[in-house]
Amino acid sequence: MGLGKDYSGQNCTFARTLEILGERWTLLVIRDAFYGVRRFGDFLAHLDAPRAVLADRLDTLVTAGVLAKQRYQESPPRDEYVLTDAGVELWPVLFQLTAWGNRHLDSPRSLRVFRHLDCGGLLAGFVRCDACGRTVEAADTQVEPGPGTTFPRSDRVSVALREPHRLLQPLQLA
Amino acid sequence: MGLGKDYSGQNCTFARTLEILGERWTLLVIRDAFYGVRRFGDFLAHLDAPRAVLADRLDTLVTAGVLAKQRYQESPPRDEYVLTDAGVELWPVLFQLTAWGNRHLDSPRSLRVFRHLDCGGLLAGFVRCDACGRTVEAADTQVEPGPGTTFPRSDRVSVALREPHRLLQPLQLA
DNA sequence: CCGAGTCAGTTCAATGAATGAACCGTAAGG
DNA sequence: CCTTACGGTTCATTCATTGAACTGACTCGG
Repeated sequence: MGLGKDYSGQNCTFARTLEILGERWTLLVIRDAFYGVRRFGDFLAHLDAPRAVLADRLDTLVTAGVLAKQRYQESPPRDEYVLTDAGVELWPVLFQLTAWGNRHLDSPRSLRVFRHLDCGGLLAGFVRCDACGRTVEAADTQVEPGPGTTFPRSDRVSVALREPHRLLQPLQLA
Repeated sequence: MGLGKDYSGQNCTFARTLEILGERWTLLVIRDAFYGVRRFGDFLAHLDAPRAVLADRLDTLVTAGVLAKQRYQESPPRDEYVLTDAGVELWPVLFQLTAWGNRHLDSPRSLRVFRHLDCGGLLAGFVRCDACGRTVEAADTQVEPGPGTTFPRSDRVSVALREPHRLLQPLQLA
């Protein structure tokens, strides 16, 4: 995806996040990293991605601070790829994607289940309100520009989104 | 991405989810749908994606059951694209991606904040244990094959993952 | 010392997808 | 009749992905 060719004009955080995570194979690499895969050859064996693409994606993720290289032997020098703290914080993203797939794909032949180690219970994903503690659905959510946001785009949609807006409601376009 | 060329061999649910959602532009389209964008021309104006790609992605999402076409005028016939129930359930995925980007990208110039309409509080994402109710980190999570899973792959990583495994711990490879 | 094997890549020709500009069809408005 | 709006399709060019072959540093066994 965005190698050399970014989501230009989309300076928003979401688009820039996808420039890092949204390329082909990237999220599969990260999933494998959560599963404990660390070495080039093991990613390769499990993903069947072309070696060149895998090398490129690992590099991109290291540069982005999602993975870190750790030397595991000196001669010949060999590194393994481990999730950084920022990488580990991608866990909710991966979990939600998996959970959605488990619910909505027809005939999931091979699905993974996630369990709480302490108590053995199954996991569930949530968006919660920090203030009142309740679970919040998309329909009860408002988007608004964060502090210090600049507005470089001037198409009708971008202009409409300068005002706070309730999710899923049709935009009022000029 | 996976048009005609799937993540072959990866029959797992996660890979199949990414075949639907992981193509270039797709998650940006879905984000815009949450923001209330519904018409071809508005997606186009906001995303600056090539018309052909946008048309293809909208079609793919309709086929996958994430979006539905709704007729909004009869002559000439015009449809708008609205999230289905399955599409709305992608909200946690989108929220987590945005939240991660807000936290981890340097100098987010243009960020979006999400607020609970009922109480005005800011939102936070979680993975929670359904049994004990506590928030669960990746390190306290175990992956295991779901019921009825078949094991078509026989590389060392796939074999190791037939047993329950704690996330982030290195795999014991044969 | 030699040859085979391991690991982590790089290189390269062929294929397939993305891009952007131009075009098309239906219809409303003037 | 002419122009505009909308939602596409078509097509040549550019770019990314693919898979196979190759490299280079090293280890091990004989």
